[in-house]
Amino acid sequence: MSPLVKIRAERDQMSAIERRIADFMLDNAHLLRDYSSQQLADALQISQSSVVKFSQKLGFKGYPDLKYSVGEAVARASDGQVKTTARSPRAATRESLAETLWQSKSRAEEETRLINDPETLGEIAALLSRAGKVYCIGLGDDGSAAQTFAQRLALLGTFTVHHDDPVRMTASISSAERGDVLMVFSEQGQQAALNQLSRQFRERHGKVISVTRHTSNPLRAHADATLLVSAHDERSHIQPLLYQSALQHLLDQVFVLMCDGDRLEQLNTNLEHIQHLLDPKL
Amino acid sequence: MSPLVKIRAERDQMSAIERRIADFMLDNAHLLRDYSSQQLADALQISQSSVVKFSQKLGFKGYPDLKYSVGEAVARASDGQVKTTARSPRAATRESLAETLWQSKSRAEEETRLINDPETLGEIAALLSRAGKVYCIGLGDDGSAAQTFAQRLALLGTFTVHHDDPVRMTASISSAERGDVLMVFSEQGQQAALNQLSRQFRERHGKVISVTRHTSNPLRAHADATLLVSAHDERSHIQPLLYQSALQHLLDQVFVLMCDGDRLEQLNTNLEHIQHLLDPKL
DNA sequence: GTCGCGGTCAATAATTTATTCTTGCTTCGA
DNA sequence: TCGAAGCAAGAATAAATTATTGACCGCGAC
Repeated sequence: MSPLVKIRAERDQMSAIERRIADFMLDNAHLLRDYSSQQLADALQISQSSVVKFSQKLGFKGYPDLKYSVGEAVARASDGQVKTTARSPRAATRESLAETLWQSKSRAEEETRLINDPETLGEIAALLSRAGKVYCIGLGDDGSAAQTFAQRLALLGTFTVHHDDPVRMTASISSAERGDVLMVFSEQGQQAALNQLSRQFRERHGKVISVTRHTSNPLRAHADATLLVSAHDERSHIQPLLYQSALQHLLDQVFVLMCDGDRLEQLNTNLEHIQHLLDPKL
Repeated sequence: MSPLVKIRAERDQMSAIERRIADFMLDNAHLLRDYSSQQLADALQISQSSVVKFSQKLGFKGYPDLKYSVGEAVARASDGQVKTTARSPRAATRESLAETLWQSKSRAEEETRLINDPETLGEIAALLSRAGKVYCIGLGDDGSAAQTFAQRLALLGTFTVHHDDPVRMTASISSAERGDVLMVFSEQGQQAALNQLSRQFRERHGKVISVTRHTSNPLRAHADATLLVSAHDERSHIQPLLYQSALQHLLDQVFVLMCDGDRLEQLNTNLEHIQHLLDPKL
């Protein structure tokens, strides 16, 4: 039970001095942190032993124990306040750049999470898991995400090819066969070259996974499975950051879904090998 | 600020004994109430003074002060838990993956934010802003982050060179001069090749910015400015995701700090040009 | 090597807390 | 009215906890 409630409850049947202590604690609960039993006694012009006895009477092991409890209670009580204050409009002014940026990102990530059915994510993870070869392509910023994801897949033991360049990818794709998967990263999904690539890939009986914005676009329309990203900000320099974060979070989810028994083991083996490569002793 | 977050953030650059204390507190935060500094020391088979020094190093007045803070944090945290758990007990199971992953990332990002002084970020942004040429290098996963960041800088009108390869970078660096900046991305900061590169760069009177984990490492030690990342998870397949997110968030902060008047205009011009390139009509 | 530095610990000083003991006051009943 | 019992409070003191000091060790730089 909260010590403050307890103090209030017992206040009535306390002696005069005890009541002084009780009142002080109720009034200054948030300041108690900086009071030792002696300082508190001095402040109230009473003896230190009275403070200790007061604590013990209330059922605490001693003064520090009571103090600790009050600290908890104050924290719990002010917790709600902090949250509501943070939401209030004027708080935005004080909040740092990092904080608002972070919130924008979080919003984008949450939106993205909402528009991708968890089951679809599971299916895509399964599709990738049993794929023969996986091809990843993306241009510009999409390319970085594609590359990183390709690398992750490779660590899991999936044979993966990554390209930034549709021309080179065309060549790679010529060896595609049934059971292979092409992941196409394209924010707008409007890239003619990528769409053509997808068509070719499907002709070779491969499955195409599109990763685009949550708009209707040709790439998405013709894909066998789709991952969708939502990220908005009126400031042109912020929006790409949000897109990247949301995309990354989405891909991370798929990646984690793929990390089961065997593949996880493979991953760890690979990480060990990499560790060796990077070892400063070399 | 929550002492637990702080402990987590600093954990990297702690000594072995300090880390034992940190881990114990993180694992048993809710039991700390019943531990005096001596008991805690006994439990960990270390000296009591180490516990006190640990508390003071973290910025608390002493052990009781730290303990009090942890009490508050635990109270706040368990209060929140009660609320969320009460709201949707079964939803936690369904969405757990995405949700917990997201929480882990958030924690890493917060830790990272804590260990980078905002002023330092501002200085780094200024340094990059007035740099003549900026060179970015990183290997493996660090490479992707380096590449993305380089691309962002280029959009802001800063002349930027990016490489994945120390050999190629060596060649590029030969044209470096006073006022140029080298950003070295290296999670562990132990890459001999990158350290050598930094040395060469400094010899040519350029400034070196390191981007590493919050450990003490040779790269960081010799840099003119440092960006630090904190990200931890015992699961080997999760940790890289956290590292990437935290790193990304940190870089995004620097990027946003750089987006002022002229540069922002340049960015928008560039984005328009890119839009043209990507236009489906072409 | 050895110099300095950072980290740890044992010893100890300082502070804080808990207990004891005394005093003074009140109450109650002879 | 006078103890005797009961209780609250404070002073003194004991106990505990915490903070500091100084010595020692291991390690990296020079």
